[in-house]
Amino acid sequence: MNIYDVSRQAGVSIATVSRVINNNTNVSEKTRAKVLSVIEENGYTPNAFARGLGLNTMKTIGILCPDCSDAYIAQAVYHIEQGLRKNGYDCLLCCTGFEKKVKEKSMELLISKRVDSIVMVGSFYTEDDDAENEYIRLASKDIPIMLVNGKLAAPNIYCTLCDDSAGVYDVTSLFIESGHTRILYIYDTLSFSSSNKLDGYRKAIKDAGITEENTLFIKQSSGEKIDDVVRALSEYKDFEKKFDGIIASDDIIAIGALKYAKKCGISVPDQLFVSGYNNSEFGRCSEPEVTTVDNKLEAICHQCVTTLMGVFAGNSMPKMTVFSADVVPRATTDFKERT
Amino acid sequence: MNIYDVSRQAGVSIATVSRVINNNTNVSEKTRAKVLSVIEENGYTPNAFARGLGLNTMKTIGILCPDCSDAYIAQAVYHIEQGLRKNGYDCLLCCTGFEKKVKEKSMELLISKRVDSIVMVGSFYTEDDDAENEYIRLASKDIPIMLVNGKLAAPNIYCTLCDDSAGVYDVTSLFIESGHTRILYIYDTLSFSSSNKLDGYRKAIKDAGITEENTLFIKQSSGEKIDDVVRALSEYKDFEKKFDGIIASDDIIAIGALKYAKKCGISVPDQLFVSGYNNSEFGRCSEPEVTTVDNKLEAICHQCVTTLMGVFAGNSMPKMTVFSADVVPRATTDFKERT
DNA sequence: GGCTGGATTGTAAACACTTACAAAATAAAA
DNA sequence: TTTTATTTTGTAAGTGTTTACAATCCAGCC
Repeated sequence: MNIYDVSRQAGVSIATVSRVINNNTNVSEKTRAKVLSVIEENGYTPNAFARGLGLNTMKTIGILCPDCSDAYIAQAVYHIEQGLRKNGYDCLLCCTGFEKKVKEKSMELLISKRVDSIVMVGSFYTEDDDAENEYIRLASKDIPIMLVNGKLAAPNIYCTLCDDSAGVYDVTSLFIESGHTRILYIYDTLSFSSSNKLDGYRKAIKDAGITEENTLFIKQSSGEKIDDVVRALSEYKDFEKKFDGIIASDDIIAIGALKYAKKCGISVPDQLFVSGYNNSEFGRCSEPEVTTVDNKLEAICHQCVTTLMGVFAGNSMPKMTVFSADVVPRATTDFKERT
Repeated sequence: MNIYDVSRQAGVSIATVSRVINNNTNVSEKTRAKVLSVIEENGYTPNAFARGLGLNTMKTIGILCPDCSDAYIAQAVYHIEQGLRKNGYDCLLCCTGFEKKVKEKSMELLISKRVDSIVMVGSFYTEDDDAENEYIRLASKDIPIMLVNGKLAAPNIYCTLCDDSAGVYDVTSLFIESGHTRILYIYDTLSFSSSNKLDGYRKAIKDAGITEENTLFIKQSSGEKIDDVVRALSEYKDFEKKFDGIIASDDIIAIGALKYAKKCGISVPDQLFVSGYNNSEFGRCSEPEVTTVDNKLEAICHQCVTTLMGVFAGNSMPKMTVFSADVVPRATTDFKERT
């Protein structure tokens, strides 16, 4: 059943049917009713491909992310999907992992499917290496590219993010102000804006006049991140003498640190402060519950959608919108009140 | 740039260009190379809409789920997306919540976008009410419908699921065999196959000759599920006298129960056994770690994709594939060895 | 009734592909 | 060399919309 069948049955031309479908006003009430009833009776649905051909858009946005099973990314995807749907757009989801080739291929694929924009969730590109990002710039020639929690300056790229550097800086400073100065920063690849966070930690350490920085990179090996963290930490000799604080780049890593502390009989927060990042549900599962940083994910996603809709409407939109992160103190730390 | 431009530049007909694009074998190597180089030079991408029109497919599958930010659903979506992508299909993601109208609308929308199939993740339809499911049956007239963890018998509907009823039955039986007989079953709407699980609990209780069943339904109010559970439990007077076991329909609920026990000074597992469901990362965050049930999510998703590809290939495929659940004993229970 | 202008409707040309079928070129066989 | 078979290429007809432009209708006015 196509538009011709409908037009025949309704005794009108296909143009009229098209107008009815698209809620065009220039149709008499009588005709509209007649056409609508024929459509209803036959359960006719306009062919989206043909429509896409004619309009050169199918109102679809591509979402590119490394791994939508990651709790934090899943949240982001959800908020973006909901926001876009409210505006009449659908989402083509693409999980790419971290391999550059896959990322590039997926990007091409989305563009060949003629999405109206691509939202990249998570700054899963090498932020410093401009050559590495060439494929994103290339894509932005065709359509606007939205970066959720990513930063990249280019003509048709819009960034919405949280100042994670300041977030980590703040929580690190709170550690230091409370007298904890032997702080280990633990991070991995998947965590958002890894390098920004690391910078925040380093800056806080430096500003406090501490000379030694301690960082630990977790590479995923077992598929069980918590175990990976415990394993990595157990390679330190005299851990409790060496450190009195752990700052993790996400909540799960903090949980791993907590497990390790428990195993060693190190008391948290008495002997060791621990903090996570993301304000995720994971941080609420442990005992004590994990001090974390709220990075305004929902607000970011909301803003990202708003910006995109503005771009579509032809408005001039901000190239970069930055939210600030809030420390959420919980039981794995015992911060001194600031004076 | 379209296929005509390419054909002109390459000095061949559009049919030949089309053949090259589609890897059709009936093209001489010389011609193929020529066309390919023109395509490469100009960065030509075939228009997916026109292609869709001609082929009546765009190799896109709709994924319908209540909420992809839910950790468990996110995992399912991930595995399905990866599986489909391997087979050359893309995913249109639709989070509908639980409102029937939204579900129906989303279904229509996906069908109007001419997806080749719809994968429904989570049995988020009223399993018992056939009228309620009419819209799924209707959709299955157009395209095959895949149910991940859902059961619905109809001509073009394929189900892949885990026997969650048996899973809950097994864990409940283990509680009983270990001498815990005053068991509270806690569940909510979002948990998969709620009613099946409930049946499993009831059957185990009954089979053990216990007359009293205790169930607690958590309705989401605060957005913080853990708090909701703690709140709901705190309404019991003399909780520790009343119950010596809690079986939760997912791991997060079990975490909530654990929090409540801690608050009341009830020792787990000495005074109270607790178990969750899903074998999710949440269960590993708490101390003690939560006994759970592995419901083979990855295997289910993998099988679902395999079945769908079989259907597309025109093979005769099983209408229902059932996996069995495994109890994963951890520190919130101390099961007696079975003899 | 004839005329005018606005509302309504129809015609036909895009849009960019795929593919059946016809035609041409080439290779193999006689 | 001619004939036949096979490979390669081209033509043209679909695929189902949208929309600019043309045509028609009709109420209101003279």
